[in-house]
Amino acid sequence: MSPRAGLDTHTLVLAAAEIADEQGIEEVTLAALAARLGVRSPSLYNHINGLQGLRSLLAVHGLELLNAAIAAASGGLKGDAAVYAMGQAYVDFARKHPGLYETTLRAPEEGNSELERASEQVLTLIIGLLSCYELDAEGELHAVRGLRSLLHGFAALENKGAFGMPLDTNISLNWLISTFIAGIRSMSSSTGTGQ
Amino acid sequence: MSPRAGLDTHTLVLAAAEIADEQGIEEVTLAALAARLGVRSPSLYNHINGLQGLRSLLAVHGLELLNAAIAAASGGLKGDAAVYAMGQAYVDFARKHPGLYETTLRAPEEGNSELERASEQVLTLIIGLLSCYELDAEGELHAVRGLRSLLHGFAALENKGAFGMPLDTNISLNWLISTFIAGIRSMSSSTGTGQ
DNA sequence: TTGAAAAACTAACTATATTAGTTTATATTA
DNA sequence: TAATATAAACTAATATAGTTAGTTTTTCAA
Repeated sequence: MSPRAGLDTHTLVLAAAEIADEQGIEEVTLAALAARLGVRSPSLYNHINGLQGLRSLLAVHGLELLNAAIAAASGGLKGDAAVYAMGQAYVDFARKHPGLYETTLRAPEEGNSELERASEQVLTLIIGLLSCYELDAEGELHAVRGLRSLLHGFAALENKGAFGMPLDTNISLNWLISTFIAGIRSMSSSTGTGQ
Repeated sequence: MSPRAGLDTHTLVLAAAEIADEQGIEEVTLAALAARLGVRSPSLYNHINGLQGLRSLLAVHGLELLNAAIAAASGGLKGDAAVYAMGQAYVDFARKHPGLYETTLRAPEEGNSELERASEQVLTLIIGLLSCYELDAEGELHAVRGLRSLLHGFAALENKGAFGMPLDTNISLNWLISTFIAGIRSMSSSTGTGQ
């Protein structure tokens, strides 16, 4: 009946991520997680710090997977091609992991160093991709905020089903990224070296 | 003790919106709402269809306020100026009503005609603002999706505190909108008539 | 004035998170 | 190997939320 289920924190996080992606973030409860793992819910407290703790771990896990996905997609590429690949990978990640992606932006970041580190990892990667457009420091900050906004907004709206069906959303995403890049080029006096 | 509290659906929605904005969307519970209104929670069922029903009503109410805000801000303006004003008003609304704004994208839209109508209202307004750029039908759809993505992403990230402090976010928002407009101009072969 | 409808209530049930305290399996150490 | 300590599971119990059923009470209309 209870000969040690052999759980650990990582197993819990993986199982919770599955629930989040399969059934939605609302269904990630300790009761559901315990049931899936064949254990009583108080037992989970041996590995996580309650539901809030689990959510924090989910956010970090999601950010790490997201970072890995966009790093793999854009690695080796430069200029516009790298930005397109990153953007596509970002949105694809949100499509494949709708629940996990959502957790990424749900947790408050008060003094959670793991979460901050994982967040910064993604941020740093995006900054790197924008360096080829030779923006000044301020322009670079605007551009990072802008690119993140655009990708997150697109991913979130698509996941909520806020876009109708008719037209392929991949085309819309590429259109949006091109428009953004074209905007950067036409706004900055710099000639840019992208591509 | 209980001589008719004189509640109605609208009162409930307003009170729930206040909780959402003051304490966050997680704190919008029937228990908290009932306590604020000086009533027992089962009494709320005389006016709303449970928590899910309340959330739907909140979403509609949020969309209507949002629509009113962006309509007021962009009314009478044309071209780029109208787009800037609408974008600013959109993000300002999310700043003033963080909880209520969040509810607008939380409810599932399955056959809720009120919600669909309110959503469409916002959509129609945005489409109208983009007409001056003389895009073809497909381009217009991409542009609407793009502008919504960018505004929602910006509002959501800012509300989550995902942007650091250093640089004023209003400047970033204007930068993003200009970049988007410049991108549309430079991408389309059309000359555009915006401003 | 009487009766119907609506709005509040109490009571009860389910589900969840969480804490406290207990048992038991595993690992460490004498 | 045997004893013991640690960690992982458990049961039991509490608090809070949502919800339903059924009851009382107010209000409005006939």
